[in-house]
Amino acid sequence: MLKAQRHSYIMEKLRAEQKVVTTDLAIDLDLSEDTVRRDLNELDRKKLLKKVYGGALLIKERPSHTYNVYISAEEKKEKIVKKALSLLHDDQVIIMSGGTTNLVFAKFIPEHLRLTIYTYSLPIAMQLSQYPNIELILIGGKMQKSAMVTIGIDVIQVLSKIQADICFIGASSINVKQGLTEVGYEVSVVKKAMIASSDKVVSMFTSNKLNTKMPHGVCELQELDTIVTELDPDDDRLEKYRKTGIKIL
Amino acid sequence: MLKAQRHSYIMEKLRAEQKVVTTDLAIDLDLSEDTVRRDLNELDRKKLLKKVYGGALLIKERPSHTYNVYISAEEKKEKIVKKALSLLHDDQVIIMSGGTTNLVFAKFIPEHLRLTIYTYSLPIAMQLSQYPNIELILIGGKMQKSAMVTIGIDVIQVLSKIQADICFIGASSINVKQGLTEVGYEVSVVKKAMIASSDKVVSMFTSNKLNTKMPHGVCELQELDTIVTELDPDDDRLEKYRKTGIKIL
DNA sequence: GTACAAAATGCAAACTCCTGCAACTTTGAT
DNA sequence: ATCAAAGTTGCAGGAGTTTGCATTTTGTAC
Repeated sequence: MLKAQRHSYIMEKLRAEQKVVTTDLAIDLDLSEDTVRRDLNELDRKKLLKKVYGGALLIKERPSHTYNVYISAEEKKEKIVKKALSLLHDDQVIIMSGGTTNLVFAKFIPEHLRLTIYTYSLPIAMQLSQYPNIELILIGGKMQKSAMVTIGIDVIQVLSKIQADICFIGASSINVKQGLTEVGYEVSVVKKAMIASSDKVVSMFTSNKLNTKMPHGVCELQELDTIVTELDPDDDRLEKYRKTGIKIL
Repeated sequence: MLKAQRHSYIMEKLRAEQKVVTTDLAIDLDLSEDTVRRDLNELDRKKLLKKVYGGALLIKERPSHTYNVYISAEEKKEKIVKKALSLLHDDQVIIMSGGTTNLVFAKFIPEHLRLTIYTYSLPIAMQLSQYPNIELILIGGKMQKSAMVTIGIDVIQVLSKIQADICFIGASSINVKQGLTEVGYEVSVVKKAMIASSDKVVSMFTSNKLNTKMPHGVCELQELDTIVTELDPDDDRLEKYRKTGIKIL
């Protein structure tokens, strides 16, 4: 049995029983007590448990500050973003809108890529902060608290001064006639500015957004270079979109 | 056998058995252990499995969408911020710097207060997004990833245009002679701008920051209106500071 | 304190891993 | 067809890791 497996076994037993005893573990795992002790010390050093005389105890969750973002239909979104990764390469300047699809995208960006990314979404900025090779610029402004994005004139102003290679834009709704449309007026304005500042426009969304409509227009379908959904590019549901000549991943 | 085939074989076996052992794979595939190791390292780099000593494990945890901020000495900081809450009242315009003390402060702001808050710290903005009565403006700029704050000229520019009633400023170091000092030059500049834009300046910090010094000056002690620590205001350790006439909570 | 279990330390044997290298294969260009 | 460049593989040797045992130290209970 691999050491890493033993560690999982120990942690699992610990979570189930709140404590583990060195001698019991030695029997369970058919190992010398010395090795078990070494394992426990190692886990203790990683602060995954608390070593005590005779065994180890479960560590109480740190009262640290955590932020959760709920992502619906995550598997579909993973499928989408994996396709979109092919659009990335070193030294691009990128603008990313908010939305959970873009958040999942941020998580899947390969660590080695050297990118400059502008975003006005807090969760995406949090995520991208973990990448050492990404130059990250957060666009400030008045917070729209529900969506965790900044909006308003400040955002537009910053966006108008950027010249990006590519922008990744979430979609509330899309259809062949009206193109991209948004629920909120202010978000629609910001997205227009994104598009104006980017050489290439990519929109990623799940197929349930297809053929729906919202009050505020963002752009015609023709203004998008590429759309990415979880569907196969040859799927019947995309036929109308294929006819417009737009690239589909 | 082609490398790609081996990789599928490894992944298949891994999915079936949760783990693979280097030596077994070498026999299975009739290859040297070195090559198997190279394969495993390659798959590890692609994040398809987790290489461990002796073999490799299945990756199961999907990337999480929770963001943690570890707060040290949280009880002390709670004590500090509870004292500082008395400085708040409806309709104030506030600037908050980054730092975990300010983050704890954000957590303890009473929900009913009607405030306008400017901040350039992501975790604080995340926290404050949960308050319906707070008008929140996030100041954008280049991200300093380690501290989760924005810095640079953009931040200074926005700050210079604000006229705030009060600012809450974290402290890396403070002493009677040099006043507030900072590790990073850029953060020190931002804090200067905060102070210039605020009628009243409050600094909150734990007592271990007292009588320490960092390379970059922020302001003289006299420019602060109030300091807040977890100590009793009459504590001996604050005597030198009391003599300067600064208000101590 | 004493007795005894548990833990830490030092050590050797076995095992695993990495690096550089040479032999070999594949790819693509001429 | 020929050749160079790039990629792949196995091997040798050295470095690093893991494990159980013997020995010493520490902790707990009485």
